[in-house]
Amino acid sequence: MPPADHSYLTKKVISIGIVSELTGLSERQIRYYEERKLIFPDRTGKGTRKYSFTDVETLVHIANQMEEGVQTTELRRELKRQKSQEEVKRNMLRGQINAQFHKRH
Amino acid sequence: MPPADHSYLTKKVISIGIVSELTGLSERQIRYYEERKLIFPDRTGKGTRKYSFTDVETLVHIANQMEEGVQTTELRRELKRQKSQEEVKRNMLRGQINAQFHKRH
DNA sequence: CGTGTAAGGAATTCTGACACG
DNA sequence: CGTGTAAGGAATTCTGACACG
Repeated sequence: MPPADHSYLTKKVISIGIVSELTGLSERQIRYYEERKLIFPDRTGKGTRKYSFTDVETLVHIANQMEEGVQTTELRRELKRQKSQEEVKRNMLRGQINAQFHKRH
Repeated sequence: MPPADHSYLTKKVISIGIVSELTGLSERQIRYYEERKLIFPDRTGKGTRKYSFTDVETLVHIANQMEEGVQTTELRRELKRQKSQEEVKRNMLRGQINAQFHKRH
């Protein structure tokens, strides 16, 4: 089920130049973090990258970690851990909903 | 006192092409509504227009009104009425704050 | 009045590569 | 590994104007 995305936070509408201003990162850096799979912009029909405010926040976090000397590979692992954790939560929630359902039917 | 603007809703970061997609309006129309003082984008250093999500919502509202046959001059008046109303509210609030202050000092 | 369009120029973004370390 | 930069091209945006109605 893809996200419905009515949120101003996750809607991808910001071009890379603005993101650069917002984060203080160079466009080169922003593109590199995408290459390292830390950030996932959308693309317009002709290939221009578009970012959300959430992406901007993620980039600020990445920038802080990089200053701490953390490598992109480490950040990538961190991200994967987070994702699998979210999956665990979703599955637990689904289990509870199913239980409720069967109790009544 | 200028707005502090920590809001994702009012931060002007969206370029006109994206706004056009989001609203279904042509860039020509969007620029024209600015000329008629219905919308107030920021500009980047080199003059590119930047809009907020709130601007996008305003444009959708304008588009609906235009379909109803309302003229831009009428929408402009409506906007001015709203602004003066907000001013009234601000002044009332200030009055109450002042009253509270003098009661105690 | 509201909007389309062609015009010419300026600014933006993209990719792949070379460089340094 | 992470980032700067020059290169060439494509897409974006800007303004002022002419057109239609």
